[in-house]
Amino acid sequence: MSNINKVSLPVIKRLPKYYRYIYDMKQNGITKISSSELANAMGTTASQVRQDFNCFGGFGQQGIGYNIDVLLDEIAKLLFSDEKLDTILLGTGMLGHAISSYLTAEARGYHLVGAFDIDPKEIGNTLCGVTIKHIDELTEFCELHKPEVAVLCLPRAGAQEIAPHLVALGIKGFWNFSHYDLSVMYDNITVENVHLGDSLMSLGYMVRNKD
Amino acid sequence: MSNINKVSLPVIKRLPKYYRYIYDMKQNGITKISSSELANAMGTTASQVRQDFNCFGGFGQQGIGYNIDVLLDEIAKLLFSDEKLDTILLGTGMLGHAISSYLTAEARGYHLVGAFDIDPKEIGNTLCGVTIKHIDELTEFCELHKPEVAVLCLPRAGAQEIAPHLVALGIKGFWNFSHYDLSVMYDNITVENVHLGDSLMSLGYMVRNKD
DNA sequence: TTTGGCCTGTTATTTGTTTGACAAGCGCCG
DNA sequence: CGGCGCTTGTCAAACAAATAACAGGCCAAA
Repeated sequence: MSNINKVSLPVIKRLPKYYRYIYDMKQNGITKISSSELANAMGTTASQVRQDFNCFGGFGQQGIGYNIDVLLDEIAKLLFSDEKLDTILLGTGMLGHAISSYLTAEARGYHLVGAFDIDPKEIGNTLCGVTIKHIDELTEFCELHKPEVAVLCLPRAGAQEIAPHLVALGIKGFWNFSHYDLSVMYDNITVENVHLGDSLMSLGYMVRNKD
Repeated sequence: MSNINKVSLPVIKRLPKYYRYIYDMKQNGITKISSSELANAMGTTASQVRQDFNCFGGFGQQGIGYNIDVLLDEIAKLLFSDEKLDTILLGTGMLGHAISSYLTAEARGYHLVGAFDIDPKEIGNTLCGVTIKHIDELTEFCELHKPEVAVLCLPRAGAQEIAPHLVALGIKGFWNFSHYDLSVMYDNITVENVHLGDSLMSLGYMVRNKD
C-alpha cells in the first residue's frame, strides 16, 4: 500500500473531480458505491476509477465496492492537509479581488496572509481581511512570514519581473493568472496556470471548427 | 495541404501558446524562426513544433525556417475569425465582473451582448457596456439576438438549472467557471472549463507532495 | 457449509501522443 | 554550377495513458 511513488499528472488532476462527485453523493445520503456506478455518474470508465484509486493504495473492498466516507476521507487527505498553505496575492485589480474572495471564502487548504500591488490607490485598502501593501515591502514580508504559495493576478511584465524574486524568497507554488509562462523557467517549483486567454482562444477554435 | 480533418485536442490547446510566443517575437523585431529556436524558447521539442504546424498544412520553408508574419497570420486565422462570437454572461458577481472585463478589454474574437443575474440589486446596472437583465428575460433575449457563447459565472445549482435551456436556445460553446460539469451531459456542445477549485486543489497536492 | 453473483486490485492490450530519425529542399559560398 | 550546412515535412519508434480482461475476495442465500 501507499504506493505514492509517482502518480501521473492526469490522475492528480482528476482527484478534485472525484472529490466533488463523492462529496455530493455523501450529501445525498449514499453510503457506498461501485467503480462502475461512479464512472457512470462522472462520464468515465470503471477501469479508470479503479486504476486511479489504486495509485494511492486502493481503498475499496472486493465484492462490496467503495465506502463513501472512507473514499471521501482518503481523497481529502490527499488533496487537503491539516495545516493550510500560507498564500500571498500579487496584483489587486478586478481579477485579484475576485480570486482572493474565492480563495478565502470557497477554497480549502489555503490561508491568505498578504496582498501586494503597485497602485497607490490600492495600498492600505483591505482585501479579504489583509491590508494591501506596496510591492516594495514584499521581500521583508516574505522573510518574516514565509508564505508558500503566490497567486499572480498581475500583468505579464509584472509577473515576469517579480517571479524570480518570489522563487528566491521561498515560494513553492504559483497559482498563475498572468500571461507569463512561469513553468518554462523553474522546474522545481509547482505552477498551476489559469491562462484565461488561452482558454478562450481554444474555445473559439472549437466552436468554429465543430466536428 | 489544409489537412484540418481531425486535429487532436492537445494540439489545439497549444495553439494559443504558440501565438503568444510568436506575437512577442514579432514585437521584438524577429522576422523568421526555426522550429528548434521556437521549441527552445517555449520549453518543448522541435519535433512537436513541426508536427503541430503540419496539422494545419505546414507553413514553413525548408532550409529557411518559418516566417514570423506568415506564422502569426496562419495561427490567427485558426484561432480568431473576422466575425466575433456573440457572447452572454450569466452571473454578475465578483467573478462575473472580472471575467466580463477581461472578455471585453483583453480578449479577441468575442463580443459581449448581454448579462444576466437574479439579484435585484444587480439588475439595471451596466457591465462592460451592457445592461444587466433579470434571468427571466433570457429566453426572449436569446431568441432575438442568437448568442453563440455563454459564460457561466454562477453557483453550481444555477448552472445546473440553466444549462439545458441555454443549449436549447442555441448556445454552441460554454466558458464555464461554475462547479457544474457540463460536458458530461452534452457532447455536441463545446465546453471550456475553468474549474478554479480543481485547479487549487491539484496545486495544493503538488506543492505538498513535491517529488 | 457451499455455491453463485458481484466487485475490487492487477495485469494485459489497445489507443493516442510525443519524441526521434531521415529524405528532400533551399540558399550560400567556393 | 556543385557541394555543404541548415531546415522542413513526414515517417517510424518510444512512451504514456486509457481501456479491457481476469483472478481472487466477499457477501448472501440455499
